[in-house]
Amino acid sequence: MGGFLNLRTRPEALYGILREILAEGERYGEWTLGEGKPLQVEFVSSNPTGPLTVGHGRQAALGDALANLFSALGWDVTREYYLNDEGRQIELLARSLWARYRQALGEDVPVPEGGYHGGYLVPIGEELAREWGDRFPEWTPEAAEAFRKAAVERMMAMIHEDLEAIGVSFDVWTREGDLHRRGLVREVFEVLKEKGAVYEKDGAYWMRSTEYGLPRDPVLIRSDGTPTYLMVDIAYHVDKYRRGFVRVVDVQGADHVEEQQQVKLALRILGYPEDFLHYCVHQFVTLKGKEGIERMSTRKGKFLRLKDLVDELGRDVVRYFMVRRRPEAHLIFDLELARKTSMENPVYYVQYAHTRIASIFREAEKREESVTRDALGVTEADLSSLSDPDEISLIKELDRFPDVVRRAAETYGPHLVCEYLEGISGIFHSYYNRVRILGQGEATRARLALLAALKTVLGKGLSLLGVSAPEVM
RNA sequence: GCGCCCGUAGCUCAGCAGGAUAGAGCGGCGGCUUCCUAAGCCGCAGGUCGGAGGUUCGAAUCCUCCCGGGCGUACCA
Repeated sequence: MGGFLNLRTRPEALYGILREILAEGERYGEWTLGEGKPLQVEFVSSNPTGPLTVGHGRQAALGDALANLFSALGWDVTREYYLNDEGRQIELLARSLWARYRQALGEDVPVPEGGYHGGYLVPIGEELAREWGDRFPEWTPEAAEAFRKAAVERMMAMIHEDLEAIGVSFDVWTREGDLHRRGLVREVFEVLKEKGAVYEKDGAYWMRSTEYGLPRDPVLIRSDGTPTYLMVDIAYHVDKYRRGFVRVVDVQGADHVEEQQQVKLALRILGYPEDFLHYCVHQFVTLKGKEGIERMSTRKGKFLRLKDLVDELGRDVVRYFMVRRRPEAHLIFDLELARKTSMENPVYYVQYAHTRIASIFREAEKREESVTRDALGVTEADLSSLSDPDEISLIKELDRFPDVVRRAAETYGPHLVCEYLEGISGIFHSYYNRVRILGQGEATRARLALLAALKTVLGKGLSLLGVSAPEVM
């Protein structure tokens, strides 16, 4: 509604905006909306069954950017990784590693059906063969325990390498085993049962989800008495609530949608606030390379390791590419393009804008022009010479920045920041080619003031995405 | 079958808290360098916004249905 207004923004108002931005400096774009309340972003949470893949890279980049954005909104953000180091998949991993170990000892033991076929277990198997010799000739409970421990340890080391490569770190690591030990899983199950949300069938306990409109009833406790992943996940979220988080954002892949609906329903039945748990669901990453488009699978060993991609393309490129698309849209990562024409990457386009401005300031100092980077000198400049259409657009765009930050956080869409940064970079590059900054007397002072603000916003925007803002390229 | 997501230029995608001639990058073609970094700029070509209805003064944007694609639909995690 409300027809459109064609208000001409008065120049004085624009100059006021610019002065405000310069005064706020690095803090420009930040809010106090979160009031310092605790918010958790849980992401990656990959099981320790292999190194992180390019797919996890999207989650790492996305989750970290969201965490940065919510910090900027004024929340007290905790980055958390949920570690599932128990259960059948880990059992399979241990068994697969044992097979590699036997193979290293010259025995023809195949990796089990549905096991982990990736080559990354081979060198570890060889290492264990050297270390342990023929100590585990058979798959016994002792062997299972030893190989489970060794496998998880090595996988975690690899995952840490991958995270370090992309530059993401976590504040809290929660292990599934901890939840069991504290009796939380059992306790939460009992409450669900008391609420009448559970029934028994075929020796297992099921949740009455269809009564609440969901497509099917899931098992919470198996007939052998062990809780399912879903049951543990529900308990985990109760735990998050008890730890005091006001809001939790889980970054997860599209294959978890049903799980998410079930967890949300369980929390609703348990009486937790509706707006406590949020999911940022993202679609998968497809690698488009010379071999065509490949579907990744850790189990089948068909994947590109995140660290390898980062080593090849650089952290900034990978991070930027991973958050540039809307999370809910499928991401096609064009390897060939990223490799051979990396100079034309949008991330360089934005970084180059930042670098160019840095360069202008270096040149200004060298020439000892009337203006230095001294903040006071800049803000006291007479801005009335800023009347070029690009100068006006830039100020108007800079004015939008805090809203972009807010919207990007609240809609879980860091790509909005990319779009914004590419937009202001474009205006700047065009402006730079047409208008001289230095050697223009009073106009130079005003233009440098504008560029100082632009540089701050470019730097801030990039840092929210976890991308560096270089002074020199 | 059911649930969620996607379908906009040759390719990859923005835009979708309804509003004026639908944008960017890549790819194609043609230009720009006495001077602040050419990792840049300017111009040209290229689109029935998957299709059909509906709501509205106004729809790429909201609603319904259909078509096409992805994911899920486990006593795996």
